[in-house]
Amino acid sequence: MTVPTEAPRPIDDELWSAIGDPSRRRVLDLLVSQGPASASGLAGRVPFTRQAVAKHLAVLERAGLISRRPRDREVVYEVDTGRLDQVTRAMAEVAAQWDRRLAAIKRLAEAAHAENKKRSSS
Amino acid sequence: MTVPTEAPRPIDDELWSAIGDPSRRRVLDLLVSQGPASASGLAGRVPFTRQAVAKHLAVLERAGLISRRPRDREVVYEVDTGRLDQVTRAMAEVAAQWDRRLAAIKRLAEAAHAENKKRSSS
DNA sequence: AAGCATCTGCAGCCAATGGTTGCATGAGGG
DNA sequence: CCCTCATGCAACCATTGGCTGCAGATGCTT
Repeated sequence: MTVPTEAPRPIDDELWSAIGDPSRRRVLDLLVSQGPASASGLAGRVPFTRQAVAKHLAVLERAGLISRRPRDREVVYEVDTGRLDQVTRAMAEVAAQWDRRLAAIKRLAEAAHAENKKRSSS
Repeated sequence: MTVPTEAPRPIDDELWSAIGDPSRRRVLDLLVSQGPASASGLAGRVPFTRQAVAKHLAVLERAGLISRRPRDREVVYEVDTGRLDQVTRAMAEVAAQWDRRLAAIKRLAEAAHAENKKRSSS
């Protein structure tokens, strides 16, 4: 058997820019909080046109964050929960990494500061 | 006295797009991991020109993520650790929120599934 | 069956922006 | 005094996020 949970690969650029755009994040938020919906349905809850929504949905789909499914004459989009979960983990990982590096730099800075004080008082 | 740590305000669009762009994130990563540097210094470690780097630095500065400081004849940029820390918290918060909503949806889906099985077997 | 309503998809246009090159300027080091 | 080198500004191009408009498909109503 393979690993039970996908390895938290480093989030790639496509993913980042997918969730980096404010409008796209808004659309994604709607899908996450309100469940599956069509492009037109989403367009009604968002301050821009259906076509813009459709483009965003295409980007989100290419990034693997959502999937499309024909239903009646509509096309219903739905969040890929596994993929989004993977993204949230990756985001947390990036945040943690920045945190560690910042902490390391802060320690260095404080050490240098202390050293300067010692030298100037000698 | 006010709250000791800044309230983790929802991350605004300027911040998101600042860290959403791959090149900008790369520049920011360099500043975080290698410490303060000038535009030219950064340009040497990145696959695009100094002018592009300068534009990214301007965006990062407008977003409050870095600050500029003249040093010799260079201009040195440095990460604002407090601000970046704030961003990492906000990112974690967004991730957690998605997580919660996904969990809620998953529970609903499983409940519906169980309900269907019960109905079809009755 | 005819027609209407509505949802999708495609094409073309505009503005913002991430990238480039080129040039002018200013500050230190021979 | 000149040369180097880092900065900043401007012009230009490609991509992309927004729009409008139109054509095609499909379901509902008369």
